[in-house]
Amino acid sequence: MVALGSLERSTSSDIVFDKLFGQITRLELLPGTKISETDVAKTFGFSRQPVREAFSRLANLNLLLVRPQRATVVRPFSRKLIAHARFVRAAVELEVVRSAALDRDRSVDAALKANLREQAQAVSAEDVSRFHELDYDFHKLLCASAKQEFAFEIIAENKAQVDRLCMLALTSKEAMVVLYEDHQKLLEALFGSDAASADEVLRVHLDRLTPTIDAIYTTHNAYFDD
Amino acid sequence: MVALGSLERSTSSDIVFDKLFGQITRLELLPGTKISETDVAKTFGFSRQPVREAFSRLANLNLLLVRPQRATVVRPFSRKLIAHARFVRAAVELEVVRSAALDRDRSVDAALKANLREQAQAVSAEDVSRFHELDYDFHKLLCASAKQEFAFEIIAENKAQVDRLCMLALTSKEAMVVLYEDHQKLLEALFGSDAASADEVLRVHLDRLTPTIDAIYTTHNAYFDD
DNA sequence: ACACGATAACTTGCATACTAGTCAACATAT
DNA sequence: ATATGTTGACTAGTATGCAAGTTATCGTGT
Repeated sequence: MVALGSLERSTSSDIVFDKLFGQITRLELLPGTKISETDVAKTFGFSRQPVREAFSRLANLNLLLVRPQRATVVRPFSRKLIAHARFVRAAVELEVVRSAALDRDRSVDAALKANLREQAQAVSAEDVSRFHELDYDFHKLLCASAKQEFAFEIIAENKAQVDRLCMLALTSKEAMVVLYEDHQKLLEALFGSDAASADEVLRVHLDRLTPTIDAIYTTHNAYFDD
Repeated sequence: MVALGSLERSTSSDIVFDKLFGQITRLELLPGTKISETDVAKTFGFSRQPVREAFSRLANLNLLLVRPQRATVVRPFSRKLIAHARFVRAAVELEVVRSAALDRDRSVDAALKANLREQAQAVSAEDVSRFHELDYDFHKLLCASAKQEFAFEIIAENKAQVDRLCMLALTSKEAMVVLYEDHQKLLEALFGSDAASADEVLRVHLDRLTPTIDAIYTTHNAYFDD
């Protein structure tokens, strides 16, 4: 699960972007942390210009907040922005699964099934990080199945906003089981060409984050804007 | 219908962005047109840096294509990119209208009705540009009705890609009538809290562009990449 | 006349320097 | 001691110059 795009040609700006993107989404850089173009440029050994461009891109993803003549900070969580990101992510992925249910690329079926089996193993082994990896791939495979691979870029962009928040939540085995079962039901609906059912299952699946987010809002209120 | 965002604080970069965005989407700059940072900087009287930033933002919207060490061109149309943009736009707006059908902000009802009435007048008067304005506002009001104003930003981003292409198509009175009737049906579904019907009407509505786009692909093939 | 090679004129990416604006600390006055 | 004004250390936005690479033009040789 590497940064968005994983560009082929690597400019200085790309290097800075990838590094910071990772640090922010993995929460190694906490929300509210001040971060200056000059400092980052020094640590990378680049000039300010490529760093600036990377900042600009990260700001577009709502991961940085550039305040002219003041400072740039790792963007604090915002319930509003999180809601927006979840809305878009859900909208796109719902259309993906509906589309896949109606006309999917069957050559992806095997990969989906294999992924699901591995999920079961990860759940048994209580291997949370492996489960997260598989979850990431699973949703990516859904896009492939719908023949809309590009859609995962949109999903990933919006996931990033939520993922870094969920780094603060522990994933219990029970939670993993629930998510796994959702995935299972989703595949059943997909393979059964049942768009309505796939829609409903995915809605429930994506809504499961709500209580987690609410909980983090109270336990880590200092990281929030609103 | 001003450029995306209509930022409050106007930097040099913003000025360049807004200007170029308008020229590209209005097709005053044709797909494939070469455009260099230096030239643009000269005409605006700015340095290359703010222009460069504007280019970067336009490239993110797939309106420019920056080819390092070669040149930057107004991005040619691409059926693939157009399909992607339409997919995302449809996904988001479908979720918007479903959401509005289930729980809308009734204080927007009046504006929607008023807009629809004005559309009828524009159709009668065969005032195409006025109709396009109203159409833009109508879809924006839909987002407001769903209490998801932000969603229109996503829609507008993806519309831009398609809109500039549709500048090449004439809108006949008959076509306007059809679009108007779609809008009418959509509002009926919305006010009747009929999400399924709203979904279906919007799907048909957004699909009406397909033959237009196909036609332009043949008549203006030189502007296309693929 | 035509093919081919060198060169000059472009392009964007990066580095450095300067400007305008904000904020915090400190000194001064009450 | 507290309030206030000034100064200095920061910030991002902008300007300019250089480096690396591509393209097109022009000249040369056949």
